[in-house]
This record gives sequence, C-alpha cells and structure tokens, in this order.
Amino acid sequence: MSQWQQVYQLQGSWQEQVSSLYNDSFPMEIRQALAAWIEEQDWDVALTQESVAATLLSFLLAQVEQLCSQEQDFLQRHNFKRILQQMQGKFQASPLHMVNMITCCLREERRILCAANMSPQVGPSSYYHCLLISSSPFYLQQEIDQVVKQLQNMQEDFEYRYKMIKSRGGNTYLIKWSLNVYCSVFIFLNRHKEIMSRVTSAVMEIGTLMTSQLAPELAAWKRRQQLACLGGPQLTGEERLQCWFTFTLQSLFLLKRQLDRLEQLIQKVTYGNDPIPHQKPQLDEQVKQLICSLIKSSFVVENQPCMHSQPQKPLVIKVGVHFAAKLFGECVLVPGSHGTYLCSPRNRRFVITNKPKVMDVEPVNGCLAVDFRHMVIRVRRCTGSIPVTEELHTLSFEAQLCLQGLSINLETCSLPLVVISNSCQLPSGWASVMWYNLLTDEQRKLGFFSDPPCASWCQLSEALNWQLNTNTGRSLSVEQLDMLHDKLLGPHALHGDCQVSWSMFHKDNLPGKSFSFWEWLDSIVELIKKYLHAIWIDGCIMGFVSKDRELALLKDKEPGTFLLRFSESHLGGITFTWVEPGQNGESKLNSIEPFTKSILSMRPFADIIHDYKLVADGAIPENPLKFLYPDIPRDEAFGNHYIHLQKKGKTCSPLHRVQCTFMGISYSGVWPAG
Amino acid sequence: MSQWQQVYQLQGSWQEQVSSLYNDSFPMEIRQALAAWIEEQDWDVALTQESVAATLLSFLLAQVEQLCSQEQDFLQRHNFKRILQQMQGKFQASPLHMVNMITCCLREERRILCAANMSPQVGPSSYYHCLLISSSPFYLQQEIDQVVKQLQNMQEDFEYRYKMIKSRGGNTYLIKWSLNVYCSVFIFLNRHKEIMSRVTSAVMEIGTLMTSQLAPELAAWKRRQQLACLGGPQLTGEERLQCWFTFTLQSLFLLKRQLDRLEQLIQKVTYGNDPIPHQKPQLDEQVKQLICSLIKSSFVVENQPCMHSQPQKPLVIKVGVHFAAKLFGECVLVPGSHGTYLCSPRNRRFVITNKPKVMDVEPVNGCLAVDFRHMVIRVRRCTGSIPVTEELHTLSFEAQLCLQGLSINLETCSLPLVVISNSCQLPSGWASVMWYNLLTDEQRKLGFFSDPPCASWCQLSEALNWQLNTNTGRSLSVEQLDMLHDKLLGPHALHGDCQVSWSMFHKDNLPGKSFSFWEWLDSIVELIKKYLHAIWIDGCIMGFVSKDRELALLKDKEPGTFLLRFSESHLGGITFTWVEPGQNGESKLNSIEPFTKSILSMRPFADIIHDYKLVADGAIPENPLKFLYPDIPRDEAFGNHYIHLQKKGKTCSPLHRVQCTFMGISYSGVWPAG
DNA sequence: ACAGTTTCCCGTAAATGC
DNA sequence: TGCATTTACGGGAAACTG
Repeated sequence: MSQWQQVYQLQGSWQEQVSSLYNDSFPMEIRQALAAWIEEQDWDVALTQESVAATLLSFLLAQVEQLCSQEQDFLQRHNFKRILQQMQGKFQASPLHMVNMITCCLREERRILCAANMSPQVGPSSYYHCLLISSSPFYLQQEIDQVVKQLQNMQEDFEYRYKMIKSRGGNTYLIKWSLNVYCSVFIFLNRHKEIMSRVTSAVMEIGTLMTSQLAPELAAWKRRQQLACLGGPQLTGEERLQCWFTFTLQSLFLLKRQLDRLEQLIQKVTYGNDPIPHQKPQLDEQVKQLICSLIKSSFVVENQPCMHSQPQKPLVIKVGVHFAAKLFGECVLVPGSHGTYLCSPRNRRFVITNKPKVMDVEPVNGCLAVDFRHMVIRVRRCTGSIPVTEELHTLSFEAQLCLQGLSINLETCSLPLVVISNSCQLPSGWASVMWYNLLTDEQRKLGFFSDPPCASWCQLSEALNWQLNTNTGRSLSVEQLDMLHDKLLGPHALHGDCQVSWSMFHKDNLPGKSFSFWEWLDSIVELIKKYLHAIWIDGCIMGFVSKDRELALLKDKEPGTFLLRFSESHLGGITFTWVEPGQNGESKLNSIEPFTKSILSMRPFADIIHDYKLVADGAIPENPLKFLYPDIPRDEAFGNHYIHLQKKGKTCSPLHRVQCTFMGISYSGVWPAG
Repeated sequence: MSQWQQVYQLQGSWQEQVSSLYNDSFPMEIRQALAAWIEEQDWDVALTQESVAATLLSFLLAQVEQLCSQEQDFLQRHNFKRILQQMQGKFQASPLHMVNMITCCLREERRILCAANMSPQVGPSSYYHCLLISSSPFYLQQEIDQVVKQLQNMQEDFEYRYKMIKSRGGNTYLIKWSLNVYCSVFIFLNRHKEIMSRVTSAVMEIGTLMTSQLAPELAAWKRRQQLACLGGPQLTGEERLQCWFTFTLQSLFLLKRQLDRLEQLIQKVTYGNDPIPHQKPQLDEQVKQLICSLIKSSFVVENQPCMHSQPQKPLVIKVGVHFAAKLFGECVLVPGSHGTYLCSPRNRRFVITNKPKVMDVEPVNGCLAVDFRHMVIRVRRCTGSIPVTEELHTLSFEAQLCLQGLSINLETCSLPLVVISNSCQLPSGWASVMWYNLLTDEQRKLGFFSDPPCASWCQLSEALNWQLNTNTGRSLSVEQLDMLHDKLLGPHALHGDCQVSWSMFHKDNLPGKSFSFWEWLDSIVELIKKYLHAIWIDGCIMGFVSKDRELALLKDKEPGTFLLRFSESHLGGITFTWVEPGQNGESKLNSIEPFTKSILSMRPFADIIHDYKLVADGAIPENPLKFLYPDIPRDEAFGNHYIHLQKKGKTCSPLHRVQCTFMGISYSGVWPAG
C-alpha cells in the first residue's frame, strides 16, 4: 500500500493533521493525483543538487499539464489550471523550494502515519525468539538430559554385571560382555566432547546475539527515548526489549544449570582427557560474565528526570522544585532471587534530598523498578565558566543486586540534564536539552556544549514541529515552517537543507532584537498554550507570517480582511493586520501594537477581536476587522470562542450599576486631547 | 499656648494633616473662631451624656450665631451664616454626632502635635537624676571616704603613741593620752552605726526608686512600643530609660564597692557590737539582688520580630520567610566587664533556623545589643483547636552574663506573635496583633483570644487611622471615619463611644458578605498602597462613603459630577459614581462595576478615568466624568497623574502600526449585537 | 559597573488534613 | 464532606557575585 493510500485511510485528528500540511502552495490535489510518481522520486538527492530539482520540477509541471488536458470535469480542469499557474509562478525560479516543501510533506506524513499506527505491541518478537530457540540452550537441554539418562542406565548395567562376575567367576562370555561395556563407555565418554563443544558454541552464540542483536536494539530504544523526550514519536518497544532480555537471561541461567549438571556427571565418571573438567571453569566464568553484563545493561532510566510541573520539558530541573525519575530493569529476574535492593540517586555537584529507595517488582511485567518521586535538588554552588544552562549534569543511580550467588553492582545514568535556579531560565535550559538530544545519540557527553554541532534544517524543523505539536496540539503548515526557516536562516538562504548552528538557534540574539530565535518561538508556544489554545487549534491563527508575505496575501483583498500574526518584535505577542480603505480607492494595511499576556489574561483574544474599535475623529467607532483571511466572516471564525458578558446592568435603588468592558480602541486620526 | 495656637504654627506636611481633619461638617472657621471655648469644654463627659451634648451644641450654635451678627466683613458673615445653617441641619437631631466629631478632631490634633514636636531627647532626665543624686550613694561616697581617712589617721596616731609608751614607760600624761585615744576610737566606732544606717537606707531608697520610678517608666515604654508597632506615635524615651538604668546600675555598683571598703575597714578595727560585720552580709545580698533584677529587666526586645518585607506589620511571621528582631540592654555595663555573651532565640513549637549570636556593644550608646537578622521559622506541625491566626506565640531570647563575679541568666520575650504559612493569612494575623496590642498592656498573654475584650470606637478609630497613615501616608477625615463607624456598628448606632467586639472587627463576616470588616478595609489599604497612592495623597478619593451619603452629596449636583468610592461588595475595589442627565430633566446616578487590581495594574486609575467612555446607541462615545465632587474639573484634579501614551503610530513601509489603548467602555443602551 | 545568576517572596492554585 | 490550613511553584524584583 502506498504511503498516500495509508495516509488517505487515516481517521479523525490524524486526518486533520495531514490536511494542515497541504494548502495553496502544494495542493493536496497534486499529492493525490501524482501520488505514485511523487513517492517514487528521490527527493533527498534533489535537495542537494539543484539540477535534479529543476528536472523534477519540470517533470511535475508537465504531468500537471497533462492532468489538465485529460481532465473531463470542467471544475476540476479549471482547478488544475489554476494550480499549474500558481506552481509555475512560485517554483519556476526556485525548484529547491518545491523540493523542500515536498520533502517536508512526505516526512510529516510518515510521522503522522507512524504515530497513528502505533498499536501496542504484545508478546515477544518472534524473530529474536527464534534466534534464541534455534541456536542453543533449549535444544541443549534435551541433549544433556539424554546423556544423563544414558549414564544412569549404564551405571545400573555396570553394577549388575559387576555383581554377576563376582558371584559366578570369570568366563569368555564375561570377557566379551565386559568388552561390550567398555565399548559403550568409550562411545559415551566420547559424547562429553561433543556436549562440551555444543555448550561452548551455545555460550558463544548467546554472546554474539547480545552484541549483534540486543545491544543495538537497546541503543535504538535509547535513541527513540531521546527523541520521545523532545516530543517526538511516542516511545515504543519496551515490551520487546523486555522479552529479549528475559529470554536471554533465562537461557544463560539454563546454561549455568546445565553446566552444574555436567559437574555432577563427572563426579561419577570421568577419564584422562575428559573435556568437561578441563573446559568447564572457563565456561562457568563466561556465563557469569554474560549474566552480569546482561543485567547491568538491562537497568535503564525509563522515565528521565522531569519536574512534575513541566511534563513536556524533561531533563530541566529547577533547584528546590520536585522532580521524578523512574528506573527500570528490562528483564524479569529468576523467581525467588528477589531480595531487598536499595537504589540511591547521586550527583557529585548537587545535594539531592531523597533517601535510597527499595526496588520493587512491577506487578504488570515482573521487572524490578524504582520510581523516584519527590526528588529535590538543593544547590551547592560551583560556578563553571560556561553558562549554567549549557552545563550538563547526570543523575546516576546505584544499586547492588545479589542473584544466584552473583553480586552485581548496578549503575545507570540519566541523560544529561540542566539545572536551573529560576523559571526564567527554563526556555534556555530546554533549548540545550533539545539540541543535545536531537544531535547526538551519546547518552553521556557532558562536554557537548564546548563544541555543539549544527542541526540540519530538516532535523530542526521536525523537532520544532514536535514542540508545537506536544505543547499546542497542532503542528505547523509548510508555510509556517517556511517562515521559521527564513527567520532563522535569512530570507535569501537556499531552500536546500541548510545547517543551523547552536548560536543561530539560541546563543545569539536575532538581528536587532534582544532575544534569540528559540526564546522568541518558545514565548509564542507559551502564549498559545495559555491564552490562544482554542483559536489556534481551530486554525484561526496564521501566526507565523513574515510582514512581506502578509503584505502579499492581503494586498488585493477586500477592505476589512484581516489575519493574525505573532509579533516578531516582542516576546510572546500577537497582533492583527487588516486592510483599511485608503484615499483614492487604494487600500492600505494597518496593524496593531502586539497584545501580550498582560492583556490576554484579562480577556479572551476572540473577544478582543470582536470588540476592537477604530475611532475616526467625530465618527462612530467601528470594528475594522470583518473577514478573517481569506474571506471568513469574523463572527463565523471566532463566534464559538466569544465569552459573552452579562448583558444587563442591575439597577439597585436610585443608583444604576453600569457594566464596564475594557476594549481595545485605536484612533485613526490624531490622538484626542481629552 | 492653646492647642489651636500650637496647631496653627505647624509647618508643611503637619499642616496638611491638620487641614485634612476639617471640612464642611466641622469647618475650620469654627475651630478657629471658638478655639478657646472648644478646648475648655469637657467633651468626654458629653460623649456619654446626651443631655450635656445637647447643651454644648446649643451653646456652640448660639456662639456661631453671635459670630454672624458681629462679623463686619460681608463674605465672612455669609460664610458663617451658611455654616450655621449646615450645622443646624446636621447636628440638631444628633448632638452626639457633633460631640464625637469634635472629640476626634481634638484628639487628632494632639496626635499630630505630638508627632511634630518629637524632637530627639538627649541627656538624662534631670528629674530621675536628681532623685538618685540626692538620695544616696553619691553623698555616701564622700562620707565613707571621710571615715576611712579618719581611721587611717587614728591608726597612725595610735601606733605612734604605742611606740612612745613602750619607749618611755608609763606616766599620768600617758594615761590621759591613752584615754584620749580610746575616747576618739569610741566616737569613731560610733560612726560605724551611722554609716551602716546610711548604707541601709541608700539600698532601700534605690530599691524603692526602681519600683516606683524605673519599673513604671519601663512599663510605659513597653506600652508605647506596643502602640508604635501598630503605627501609633513613634517610639521615644529609650535614651531616658537608658540613662536611668545606667545611673541606677552605677549607683548599685558604687554601693557594692563601698560595702567592700567597709569590709576592709573592719579587718583592721572592730568591736563587740560593731554593726558592720553584723549587717553587711544582708546588705551585700540585697545589693546583689537589686543588680540582678535591674540588669534582667534592662534587657528588652528593642525591635519586635518583623519580616523584612512587611515593615508595617511586625509580629506576623510567615513560615520560611526571613525576619529580624533586635535585643537591647537598656544600661551601659561597667567597663571591663564585657565578655563574649551568646544569645539564642527559642520557641518550643517551631524550629528557628538561627544560631546563637554574640551580643555586641553598640558604639553609639555603649549598651549590649544583639541584632538577629535572617531568622526563619520552619514549621513543626501542632494544630491547636483555635484558628492559626489567633494562636499567639512568643519568641524568647536567652543569654548568660558574668558581671563582677555575678552570673546572671537573662531571658526576655517578644510580644505575642502570629505564625502564618501563606501570605493570604497576613491580614488575619495582623488583625490579631492589632487587637492584642491595642487592648492589653500585658506583654505575654497567649490566651488573649480565648476571650478577647472589646475596643471602644475611639480607640479603634485611632488605630485604624494609624494604619491608614503608616500605609498610605494620609489619614482619614472625620466623614470617612464616620462611614467606617457606621459600617462596623450599623448606621443607627449611637455616635457615642460604642464598643466593638473582636467578632465584629474581624471574626464575623460583614452582613451579606464573605469577608470581615478588617479584611475589607485591609484590601482597600493595599489597593491604595499599590495602585492609588498618588491620587489618594492628593485627596482625590473620597473613598469611604456610604451609598446613601453619596446619593445625598450628588443629588443636586451638575450632571457630570462624579466621585470615587471604594467598593463595599468586592474586596479591594474602587468605583466611580456620576450624575447622568436623565429623562425629563431629572438627573440620575450611575456607578460602574468596581475596578480591582487586575485592571488597575494595567493602567493608572487616572488614565482610566480620563479615557472612560459611555456609548449610547449610534452616538459618539463620550466621557461622562466631568467634575470631581464638588466641582473640580476632571483634568484639573487628575491631570498630574495622567501617563500620556505615545501619541503617534509609527509608519513602517506599507504597514501602518496603530496604537491600541484599552479603555473602559459602557453601553448606556442595550448591549450591542456586534 | 555590570551581566549572568541566584535568592527572595507574593499570590494563585492545588493538595492536604481534620 | 467541607473548611481551614499548608504546600507548591511561577514569575517579578532585588540581591548577589564574580
């Protein structure tokens, strides 16, 4: 099933997410009509080679043209024609722009598909299961059982014959019989060699499996965890990991027990070059090592440290504020081996107010786990030369486990975290955490910010969209992402896959501003979250539009058409721009001083829009906002969000109580004297 | 000099304070013209006997009438006539009302005079000084010096004669001579009796002085401290107290030394009934007791525990917030006796994070003192059955002093304090502290609120005025206090000196409201402090006016006349009421929904008044607020307080940036549809 | 003097206890 | 269950500190 077919079958909010990807610039009609062709092309190559991009563009346009000519339905044909003209106008000069847009759309589709299809996975991965079963200890078990049984039979046999010889005295029959016995003993003892080689290879195979299958799977899970921390795809695969770990551990313990039985075996019968006593100590040691390393690596930080009040921003911890973290052992330990194990969080540079905690068995999956709630960092001053929000720390957790006579020291670390002292540092801290986890899969590189790598715009824009998605519940359209692209990289940057440096992202201020790109974006995310949620979700806020584009969009629109745009000059501000009829028939654009939280916290923005009045000298005030771009009547767009105030003042005795509303008012003429 | 003459000579802000006392109800002209008569009457008696009040009123009116007839100047005569009419109209029915008003004015004048005249007192009080000097140890010293010298002479004399006798052998001359010596010895020894009686009486006298003079002086100072805590007259008299204590201590130490010299005396010569060895131990003990008790009582809490952030509200301590207290020894200790003395704050029910602190000598006055800054209470839970804000605690301070061989355990206590856990409890806590310190001079009556006494309205209104004064910088006029009186006691209460119970003040809610009287008043004080300070100081806010009175005041005023009134229905609200021209020439009163801090924090109230607009359907909005009562043009009253916004929008490229003001708007007709 | 950083603490909201 | 009280912590401002 092609990607588009899958996308097409999505339901509800997934469908909405997809539809928000497509608009005039890259209409869904094209995606639909040319689905197969689009999915076949190698857009990534085109991103880096403009000539390829140009070729693809001309192919695309040619196909659209063909669609035009073949289309029977008049309306459809008309649409295709318009689309063709628009695309020619827009992309002819910059094919890369188109490539970039298509790439983004495809990627977003995949992301949405992925999120939508994420059904809870149950049961062990049959693949790994098969690997383990086929290779080693499960078959070995039968084999060893057989050997032991044979040995028991022979021993009984031998004892019987020995008695017989003793009672009857020697004869040729007896000699032949004895020879027979020796013979089968020889054959049997020969099997020692065979079994040892089987055990040896089983140990080796499990070792290999751990290195080649388990370790990468764990690493991949950890990487997915990093991205999930950033609001990326929800973390999956714990169950699989847990099964693999558990099976592996069970296999290793099986081997260990089989080695012990072989030990019993050679207590009874052995011979000069018997490989069992010779090779067994080494195998014992190997198995022990494998068990230790397996259990050690199975202990992971399941929930990274995170303040209760900032579930979307893990790994930024404010001094004196409660945070939680959860440790988890990814394998079910052998029953009966549970003692009381204490786990303690540690960090050399901070005092953490939390006592060691007992690890408990999770009833659901039988794994050991510790849930540290209510940890608090109390600062111990130690100023480094780097900014606090780039100073990375790890919280390590230590425990000691005793298992089947093995004493294992567990130690595991959280991902690097940032410690802040005031909530105003939270955006900076979170910027660091994002940058780190987006750009490295190392789990503990505390010097990361001594030379932070660049992000590609593709990576970064994806991460920014995650931020928008998790925090506001709606992701950005291609146009909106484009605006961010231009803001970060300048309007003239190639629309290929540019590199964004840490400085550009958060360390340097935007040109002419006193805040960085991320500070600006974060302030908007917070504004949406707190004051604009409903109308943002509804798509009433275009928001991320450059002034130039705004001008282009509104230029030829009816007077009274308006759109909402986030302020680029103030942190956390939103403004509206409307078309105002000007002199001699020419209309002009007005925009208003941005509204910030101090005003939005008093009245819902929809009401402010509804009540806004423009006053011309001596005229009756009028609301200039009539149609939300492109042409939705204001009250149709915002009607659902008005909070209607009590309409009547109450009259009490001779005193009439009058309602008072605070409305945004502008004077179109000179500011009035009184 | 009569009180009015003194008042008349006050300068600057003192004068303003006085002038705020007088207005139409009790015009200053009357106070001036009848100053002597007013000050001669016993208004306190009149307060309790309505008949006396009525007599005084008729006297007063008669005198005003006389003034009228005698006055030559036309304008003055006119004024007196108007005043007479007004007073007749107002007081004829309730003479007590007038008495109450005059009492208040006189009291307030005295308070202001007192505050204004408070020049720093220097040097010891000569009165106490004289008492001490005349009575005892200073004269005694000379006397004892004399005795010792006499003794030395005699001893020399005796030794000389003894030698002579030895060398020459006995004769009559010698016998006569010896007799002579015995004689003078007898005379001298007789002086032992005399000196001991002098010393005894000196000790007694100092003891009496301490009881009759020092102790009451200290108690009075402590009482003044209590009232100063409430914002009452600034605390004075430390210097005097300090001198008295120091002189007394020095006298006691002098006595002690003199007793020691007498000890030396009797080492050399004594006789059978010598009173010195007989009475001295007892005197020693008495002096020691007096010294101890003096030093103990000299240690006082100079600055009562107070949070740094609430300097106007001592004795309310929030858990986890820093507070300070200062201890002070009111006497200069004998030089050379200073060791290192540690002082520790203690409370059984709370943990106070503060280590013992060394007491230092204040360089200014030479007294021992400890300044505890940065104490913090960390709660130790112990819920009592009474409300937390009525639970009184004391902070005690302990130290051990070693002085001239005496070891003295010092312990002193703060006034009762209230411990709160959230700043929303501060008004309640402060209400308790006010009530306590206003109504008892006991320093440590932790069960006070098990049966809290009533306050007289006189006391209470004075304390309320202190609150207004210290917190807002302006005290209340008689009318404003009257409104509070009516609010607290009901409009029909006698205007004599009513009793106000704790319940009425803060424990019970106001009728039909969800808050108590004090909560309401405190919310207004805070509102003034934060948002209305300037216009309050300027007297633009009438504020405390009942709706009835408001109606009466505005009834016959021009349309557009308005006044500002604090909301009685909301906590911390202010509203305006204006005269609106109604149908058929009859004007009606409109008032607006109260403004609270959420709006006042956005724009200064003066600007809100300036911008307020009333919109009638299809008409140009107009500001109905034209004259501040009685007839001050709006911009004249508030002009100084407008914050003029930037007047011009800046034009950038084709986008015109428009300023937006949030104005209070009311619709006089039906609420508009869109 | 100054900026980055921390401390302080009000005031709201939620949790807790009785 | 409901009220009294405490806890939590964001956010503004002041204090600190190299």
